[in-house]
Amino acid sequence: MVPDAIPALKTQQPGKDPGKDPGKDILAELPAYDLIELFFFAYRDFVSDPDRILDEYGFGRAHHRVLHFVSRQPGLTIAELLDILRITKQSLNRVLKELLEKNFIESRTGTSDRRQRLLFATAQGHELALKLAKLQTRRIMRALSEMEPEAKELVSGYLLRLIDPDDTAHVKQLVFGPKETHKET
Amino acid sequence: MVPDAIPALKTQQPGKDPGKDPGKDILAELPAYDLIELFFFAYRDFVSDPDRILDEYGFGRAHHRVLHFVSRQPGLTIAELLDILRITKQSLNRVLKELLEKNFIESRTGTSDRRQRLLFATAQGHELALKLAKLQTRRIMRALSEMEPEAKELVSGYLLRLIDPDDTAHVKQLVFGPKETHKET
DNA sequence: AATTTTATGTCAGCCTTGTTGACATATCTC
DNA sequence: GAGATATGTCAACAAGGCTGACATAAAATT
Repeated sequence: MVPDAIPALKTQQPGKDPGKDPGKDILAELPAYDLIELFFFAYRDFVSDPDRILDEYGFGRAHHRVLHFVSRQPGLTIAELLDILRITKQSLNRVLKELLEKNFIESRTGTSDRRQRLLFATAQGHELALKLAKLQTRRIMRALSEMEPEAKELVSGYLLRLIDPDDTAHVKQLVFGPKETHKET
Repeated sequence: MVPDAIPALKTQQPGKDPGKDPGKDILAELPAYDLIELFFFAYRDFVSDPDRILDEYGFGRAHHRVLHFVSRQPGLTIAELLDILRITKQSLNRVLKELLEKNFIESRTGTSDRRQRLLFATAQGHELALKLAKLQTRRIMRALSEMEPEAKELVSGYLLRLIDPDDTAHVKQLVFGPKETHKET
């Protein structure tokens, strides 16, 4: 039913490429359709899990992201959160305000710098964050359980390398903790 | 600066869990924070690449997804596209209409079933789709190049297993082609 | 042949979550 | 004290989801 075409090739080298250099160069340029599409489908399903639960609380995905990182990093500041999420403070403020009002997050004035707001998840906030994390963990574990033990290290190494090089150090610190240097396989 | 807390544990077993069963059960329930967060960061950067180019054409990510799958699967029907993207026909129609008007996609009446619309990328459409796919491929290849040769197979196996089990067969067919059965590592 | 189902299109309105720009306040730094 | 910084807030807008209702052509069923 669905034609099994490879339009990329048809469009790319439809007569002859004036650049020449066949072989490995062409391979390097051949789109990795499989990984591109699998990434799309996997992410689609991965983020869909929490949606139903979030709905019950009147929250959306934006709330989830904020709650997750605050729960994981108690004392996170607004600036750090903005840097992680890469959204504007106005966007953040909208969802953050709701999380504060509904008592899932609380904000305390910074001690060393009283301009800062330090964000903490409340008991209720931690509970919801954990519930959602567990849901996603179940999916991850299902996938990993069918694979070699080294799979986890390999996958996390891959995902880390997919990130913008300027950001890997920052992400590494956020994900694995500030202390460890962490070496990859 | 950032506390290295593990709120999950604090919140989960803060006194004693009446459920009991310590040991491996707790391990199974421990959230895979690293993979959850790396997935978020990696996807964030992965989809950001095409954004600048899409901007030049007045398109967004929604257009990208539609164009990508139509380009990959010439003759795709509306129904199949809706099933892939998991959005409503109204949402699809909005972006599809623009892709048709700007001549990146064309629609032909189905031959066997004249109710259907078969979608095809135009030359211009293929060109843009390929440009975007190459951009994402570059990122993927950069990551893979630093890893073992088996990494690609392992990663695609992982992503495939992350997908809803009911969908894996369908996705496999879409991604790897209808003929092959494809066995994983 | 008449009826029902299916594939698609379209109008109208709403929600979430992103954006920009402007401006206010408290606090820190120099 | 002046300027920079961290945050908050108002207003308006855009993209891209959603629901519900209704229309049409073609296929399928009875």
